[in-house]
Amino acid sequence: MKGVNCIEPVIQHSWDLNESQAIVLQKELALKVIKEDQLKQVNYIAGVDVAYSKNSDRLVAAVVILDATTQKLIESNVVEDISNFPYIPGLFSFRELPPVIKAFSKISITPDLIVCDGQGVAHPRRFGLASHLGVLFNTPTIGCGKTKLLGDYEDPGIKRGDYSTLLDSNDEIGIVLRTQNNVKPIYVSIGHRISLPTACKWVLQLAPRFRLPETTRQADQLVKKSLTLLEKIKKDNKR
DNA sequence: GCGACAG
DNA sequence: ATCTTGTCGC
Repeated sequence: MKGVNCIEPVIQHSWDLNESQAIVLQKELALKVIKEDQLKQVNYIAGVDVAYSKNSDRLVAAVVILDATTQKLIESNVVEDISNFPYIPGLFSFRELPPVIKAFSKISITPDLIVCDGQGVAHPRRFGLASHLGVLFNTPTIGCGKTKLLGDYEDPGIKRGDYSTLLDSNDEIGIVLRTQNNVKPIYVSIGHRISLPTACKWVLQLAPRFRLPETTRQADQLVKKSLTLLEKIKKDNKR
């Protein structure tokens, strides 16, 4: 869908790939990742989430746009789709990004920052979902994982704001960040066009009361609601 | 060979 | 991710 302010990929590539082709593409696109701050003034922040139907291969993707200051929901879009790629650790973006890009196509506000549910450069080829989305949209992104994919770390302190570094051999690939006192930390990494300290600053700011940033929380609520509705409609159609 | 493995 | 079971808190 073409619109005045639609956010659309600046890079196009096929999604109909096998496992080894996808890995080749990741290595190629990983060269484009920028690990420095290139943010304009951050007025709008996007959050993204995907949920799956239990039986079939159906999925629902949601994009939310929050006001960066008030953290209130400004705009959202939900799309239903079919998953064409299996879940393979390290190739997560090939499963989830096609519906996410579809969901973005009907969003009128161009976000200044996107917070992703998944890793950025904390990835075997330094190209997790957040980096992939960032490079395709040429937009600053933050990778925000609930569990780690790769790396070693010491447990951070138990207070909100405590952190430790996530290391892959000698590479600092991310930060293990405690967003709430005594709550399991989250794994923050550079997606694209942002530095690690700035990424952490935003994640902490976006998670004032909960473990995860407001962006992911709100997107999560939306997809679950839509999925429930979808299953109900499917059930009603059977009668 | 064995364990680890974003969602 | 989703499912399942149990527990706590509003």
